[in-house]
Amino acid sequence: MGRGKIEIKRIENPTNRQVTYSKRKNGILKKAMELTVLCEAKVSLILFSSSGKLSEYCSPSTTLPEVLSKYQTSTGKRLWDAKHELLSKELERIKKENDRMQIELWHLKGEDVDTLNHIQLQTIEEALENGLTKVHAKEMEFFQMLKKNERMLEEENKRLVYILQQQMATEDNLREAENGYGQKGRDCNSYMPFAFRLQPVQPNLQDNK
Amino acid sequence: MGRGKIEIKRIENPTNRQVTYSKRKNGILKKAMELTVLCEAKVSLILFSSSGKLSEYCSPSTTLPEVLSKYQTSTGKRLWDAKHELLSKELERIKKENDRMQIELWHLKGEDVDTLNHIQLQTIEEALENGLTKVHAKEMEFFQMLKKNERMLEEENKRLVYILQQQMATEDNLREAENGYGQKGRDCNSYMPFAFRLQPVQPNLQDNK
DNA sequence: AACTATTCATAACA
DNA sequence: TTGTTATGAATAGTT
Repeated sequence: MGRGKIEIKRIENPTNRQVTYSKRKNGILKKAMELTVLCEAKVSLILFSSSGKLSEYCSPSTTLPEVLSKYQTSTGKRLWDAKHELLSKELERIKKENDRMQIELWHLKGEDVDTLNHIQLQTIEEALENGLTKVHAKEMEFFQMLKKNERMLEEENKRLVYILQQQMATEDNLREAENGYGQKGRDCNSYMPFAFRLQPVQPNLQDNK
Repeated sequence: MGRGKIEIKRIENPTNRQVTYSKRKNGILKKAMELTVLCEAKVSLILFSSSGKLSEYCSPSTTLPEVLSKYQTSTGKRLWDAKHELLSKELERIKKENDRMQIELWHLKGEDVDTLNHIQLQTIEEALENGLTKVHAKEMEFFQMLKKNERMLEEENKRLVYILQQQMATEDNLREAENGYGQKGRDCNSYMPFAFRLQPVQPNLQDNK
């Protein structure tokens, strides 16, 4: 179809080849479109020129992913499933792990225990008692820490009160020496609130809410 | 190109449409092949007839996955990554769920409790005690079932012993009547092992290992 | 599925 | 590239 018949083999002249590609590309794209319209076909056509330039046609009634999906189901061939399958397997594995843990959690919470036999029940009981022991130990630790903190605060208080008393005594002595008159025996309790305002230095107890 | 010009619009006559599809399908496949050979192009052509039948052509110098891969890099479009991404998201979600449960399990087992504050510890303690209560209740159920079973067996035993004694008495009486001589007062304990060999009918206790 | 009158696509050329 | 055109190919209607 042209000024002369041509053999279907690689066109050696690059310019000529490029021209022929351009023309025939338009031709095949048009044919694809016509087939789509005339026959209600779904067509996906992807072209790469020898220089790597992309051209494509896809029937407007569909999309490339849809065509590929149908292609896979029709042929049974795998297109992109290598990665996909890996992910699927991983998902499956983790779902099973999830179910296992969910059941274990239920059992530890005493739910859904009707399906268990007495040996399984005992295992769970042991786990619970073990957990309880450890939690109690931790709580005891907390308790002792609080006690220790309290003792430290009490001692700090005593020390502060002592320092205050010393300071007040010195002050009184000074005033007495200056003007021979002072408020001797002033109540040191007026200073106490300040002493109590000191915060316990234990951020862990408040912050980790 | 035919006996008359046709408008490029859907062919209403289904038979005609099918025939045209068949003819033009061959045409476009040939064109695809020629383009490949003449111009060193890479071509992927996928066709679905209106009845869903698949035809395809792919340049022998490449494969469909390769073409699709090049297509993706050329266009930046996602082909199968939509599904891929969905799977990834799902995987992510379930992994998080997994981690959450893993930590909860650890805590219930009294492991990794150092990071917890006293409020969290108390929550776990309550859960453990609650679980223990429920497990104990279930164990009590088991225990009572065993007791009940034991009682039933004992009663069955008594009944069997009674029946045995009755039978032996009858036998003795018969022999006495037959030959005026018999082993009166024979020890019925020689029959006991047989009575005890009866199995308790409680499959649940043994089977659910 | 084959035929064939036509239209269409395009190879060579500009 | 794009346009022109002579020619071979594709195919619509028909058998």
